[in-house]
Amino acid sequence: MARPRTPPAASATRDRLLAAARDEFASRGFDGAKVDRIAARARVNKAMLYYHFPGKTALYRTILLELFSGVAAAVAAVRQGGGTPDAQLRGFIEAVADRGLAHPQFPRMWLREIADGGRHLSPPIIAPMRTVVGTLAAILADGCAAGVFRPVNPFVTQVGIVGPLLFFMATAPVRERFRRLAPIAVRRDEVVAHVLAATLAAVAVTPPGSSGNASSRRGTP
Amino acid sequence: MARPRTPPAASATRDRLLAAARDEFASRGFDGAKVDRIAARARVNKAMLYYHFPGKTALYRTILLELFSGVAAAVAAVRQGGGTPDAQLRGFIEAVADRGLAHPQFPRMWLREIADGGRHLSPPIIAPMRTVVGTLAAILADGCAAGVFRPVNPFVTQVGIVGPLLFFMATAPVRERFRRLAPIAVRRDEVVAHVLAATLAAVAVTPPGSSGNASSRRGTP
DNA sequence: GTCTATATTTTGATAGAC
DNA sequence: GTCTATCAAAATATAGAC
Repeated sequence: MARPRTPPAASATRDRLLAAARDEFASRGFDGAKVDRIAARARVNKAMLYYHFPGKTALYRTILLELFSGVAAAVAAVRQGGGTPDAQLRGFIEAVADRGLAHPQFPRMWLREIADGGRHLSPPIIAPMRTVVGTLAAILADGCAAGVFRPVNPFVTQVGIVGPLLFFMATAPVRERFRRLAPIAVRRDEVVAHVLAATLAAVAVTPPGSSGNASSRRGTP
Repeated sequence: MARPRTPPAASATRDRLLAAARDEFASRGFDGAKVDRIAARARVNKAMLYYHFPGKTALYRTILLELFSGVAAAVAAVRQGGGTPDAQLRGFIEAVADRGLAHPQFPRMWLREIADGGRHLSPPIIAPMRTVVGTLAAILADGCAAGVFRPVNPFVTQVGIVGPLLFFMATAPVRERFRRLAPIAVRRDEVVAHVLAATLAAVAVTPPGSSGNASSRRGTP
């Protein structure tokens, strides 16, 4: 057989390019990222980037796909693992948090995609994103059927979970930068616990106002 | 007196430039935004942009400042208005939500600044940002002193409030775009109620696990 | 205050030698 | 597979007429 004209799907150079691109895209965004800088970070020639990838957009999409596929797989594993609805909810939250901490570029890229209105999204990337919401919806439905959760809007719940987690993880660099102005140390467990407690309370069958705070249901409707 | 060589602080042209820049920066980000496009959106000549503003960066900072000053003023007014800690917490949440809904560019710009690690921030912009966290911290301290809130990390609480709100408001364009894939309608009040309930539960003196969900405290520590 | 025309730099992408 | 050299387009900014 003749030598393939297409670049190999796996190689050390390609891996370094991907790693460099992850950093560059996460910290600068799609437009702010420069191919020259990506190549420089990867310590490869710029022409090599175009040998391994069709272009800047394709490189970006490759990274987005691997990122979202990772979370989708993680939360799907949680659901597959079974357990009570409460436990699965905790597992969902921890899965998102741990993926973000293991890949620090991920939260920033997710935030950017939101702000960009999904301009760089492609069908293969949208699929795992739907898996994430779908998995959470399934967990919530389970809890609802079991009588421990009340019927809630899955998207609102997802916003309540993913929003704080992304915000927390993405601000890690900012917090580090302005440490003198706001010397507040925040631990991962603290945030996860807060999100879990907040979500469980908002989802519980018991009305949120009846747990000790008598003045919760008042004011502007 | 001689005619001033500096451009006027207020003019219709300048206002149109600011409005156009808000849209462009919010939907494209700093690097993605193009001065030509801003000028075109404002229906003014590009040279006028450089007459009214020193450059792209100064224009961006002007908008960031007005944006964050707005939220800072809104939440400060809530605190100044007084009321029970619960009511002030609700007021804080509603203030952030309403600022974001009144100025749809704001949530996306905030998300971008987070992802950018505050690269475009300047001291005058950081001040109102600190006011926001400071106000929330004061509200929480009040509640703590009154015995209705337990001691919590103000930053974690802020993350739990602002995270979902920004996520929800910033995804409005995305939800519109992919309406067919995820036909989930979400109302502002629903999200505010969720965030309020979740926050109150996480902050209440009563432990979050004792409100009907017996299995909240279990699993990986 | 407003516009045209243009200078200058940056950047995504490629041709072609090795 | 890797590199040098380079193109063509785009983008920030300004000069100078009106």
